[in-house]
Amino acid sequence: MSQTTVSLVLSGKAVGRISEPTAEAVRRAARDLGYRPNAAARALRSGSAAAVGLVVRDVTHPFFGRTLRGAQRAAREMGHVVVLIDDGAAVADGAAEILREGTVDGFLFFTTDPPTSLRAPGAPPFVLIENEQSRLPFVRLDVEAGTDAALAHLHDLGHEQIGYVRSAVGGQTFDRRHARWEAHLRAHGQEPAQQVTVFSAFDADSTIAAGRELLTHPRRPPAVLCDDDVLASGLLAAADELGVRVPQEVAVVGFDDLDIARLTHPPLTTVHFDPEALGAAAFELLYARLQGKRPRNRVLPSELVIRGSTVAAEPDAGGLSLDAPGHG
Amino acid sequence: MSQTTVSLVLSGKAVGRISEPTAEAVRRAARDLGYRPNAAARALRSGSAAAVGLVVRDVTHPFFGRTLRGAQRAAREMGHVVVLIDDGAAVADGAAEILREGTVDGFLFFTTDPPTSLRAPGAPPFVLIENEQSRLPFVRLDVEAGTDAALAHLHDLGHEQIGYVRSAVGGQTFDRRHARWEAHLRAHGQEPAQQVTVFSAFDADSTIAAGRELLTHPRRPPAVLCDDDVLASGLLAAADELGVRVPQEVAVVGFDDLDIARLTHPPLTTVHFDPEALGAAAFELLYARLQGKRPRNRVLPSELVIRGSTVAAEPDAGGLSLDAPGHG
DNA sequence: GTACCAGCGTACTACGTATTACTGCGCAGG
DNA sequence: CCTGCGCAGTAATACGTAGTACGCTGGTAC
Repeated sequence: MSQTTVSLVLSGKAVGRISEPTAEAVRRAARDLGYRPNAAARALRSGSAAAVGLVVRDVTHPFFGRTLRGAQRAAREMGHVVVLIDDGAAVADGAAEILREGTVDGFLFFTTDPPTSLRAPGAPPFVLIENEQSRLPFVRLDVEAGTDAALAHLHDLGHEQIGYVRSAVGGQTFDRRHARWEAHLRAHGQEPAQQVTVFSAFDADSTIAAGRELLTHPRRPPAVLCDDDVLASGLLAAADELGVRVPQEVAVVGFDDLDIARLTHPPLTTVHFDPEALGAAAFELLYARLQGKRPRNRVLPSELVIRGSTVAAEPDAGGLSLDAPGHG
Repeated sequence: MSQTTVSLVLSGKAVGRISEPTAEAVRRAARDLGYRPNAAARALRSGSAAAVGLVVRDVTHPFFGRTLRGAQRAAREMGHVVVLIDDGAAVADGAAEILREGTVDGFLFFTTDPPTSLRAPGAPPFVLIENEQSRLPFVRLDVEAGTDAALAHLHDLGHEQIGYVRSAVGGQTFDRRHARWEAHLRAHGQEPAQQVTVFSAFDADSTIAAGRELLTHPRRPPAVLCDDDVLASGLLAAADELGVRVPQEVAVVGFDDLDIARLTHPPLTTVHFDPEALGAAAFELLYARLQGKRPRNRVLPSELVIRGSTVAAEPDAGGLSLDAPGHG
């Protein structure tokens, strides 16, 4: 039983080359001995590491974490492994180096700025997450539809002025959301520049400070769009502290439908996305490209979930039965 | 300039073997050409993949995410890479296989049950996080001191009965915490079995349901210890829904000092830990073991942070200035 | 009876690195 | 003038796999 025979059998290329009894013997021996082909040797010989890098701005944020999980599970199914790279500054260099070393076969970029070096000809395969670029492969959420649904909901409630807690961190997600907000206001005869807008990072201090700033503004709006649920939570915490009643005095909408959206006071109306699916789709796209295919980009759907931060609970409802899927 | 010469120079083993002019020429050429040694070949030859696996129960939980980040940064400093494995069921098999394939050199286990197969003789190097086992290397938090500080705080406030929202997921962290809670009660003439205790998973539905259960209990306790901030948030959300005032009617303490602890209503008194340091320490321990050393296990400190969920804010304080480091 | 072919395996090589053993050379000591 | 030794560098090898090309055997066609 030569080494070649073993390789052929175990890689499933034995058809018509190796007789079934021999193949079976090989398989049994491999099982009994607990044999696993060596990853390094395989990578060296085949030129593929069976690994992809995921570059993410901040693993700490639940949305990123869930995306990571989705990507990791999809990768595992295809026998691939996910290498995490979480580091604001050094991302560009780090990623490029790791790739040149052949540690990974390609990248998933969930950051605002993928290294421009990767756009050079002969660049390695990669997929952008929530970052649509002309002629580059990407996977993204249908932020536009989700934002429109949220704005329509606020409009239905009679709110004309709509304030905005924006992410201080840049990103296409936020830009696209902002564009829909502007469009909505203009379509209803409002001037976007007239609306109260504040910026915030994602840590607790920043979100609360931004919330205070917005709520104490002389032209405090009756409704506020927040770039995500974390920012919305900060706004709610600030409202609580300042004694501003939600939703009676201010209606609040977040995005992402994180767990935290159910835990706030009141529970948060938000736009639901599926980060696990986003991560999985991103891996699948990259995997297809590694196979030399040209898969189509993907846009994943959204759904508005209405809770207590926009619609007051019945005074004596005594329950938390506000959850209802909206139109999405 | 032979291949050997290049290898010697770039790996820093050129002293006394290669003349300085030659070495310098090699270094410059490497830089100009952007040469990076191939990871697979290096791994194959040296037997080390310069990669470690991190097995984590749930990347979605912020504490895990931050630990992951800490480990990843420490690994990067030593030129290592972190492979993420997040998968409840398949962890044991998956991890063992990946290791036998040589994809990683060792593991960091942040789970309740590391595969028992790894305890066999000839087992690969690994480090347990928050899971102390006799004769196995580990890194953990000083949960005991943190819990004692929290309990002392509640005692100082005059609370004798102390309810408990426990994690439905097992884990040594929670067991050790529970033991201190029992000890504290007994030391003050209370019977642990008499206390109201509920269990909860970490998703929003579970935490809120558990909170409701505890708060509607006929012998509702005046103070509650929660196994972490996420569970405490659910309790606060339930209190809010049921109109139970915190801290006047129920005082609440959480653990971990996650961002969410600043965002709840009221802000959460909690025990602060440093998950990034935990992750970094875990990697450092593993790295030392990979070098053949026998590093000492590490126990990282805790600190009680007192906020509004145990001590009411001044009625007209008008600010959020309650934060204060406690003893711990 | 020879030529050919299919069926089944196996020797050999390359992948890029780290390491070991070796070579060539100049110089000092005897 | 020969021996020996230290310096500078190189040839050769092994790591474990995937793939290619080859070899052997037995049967069939002419």
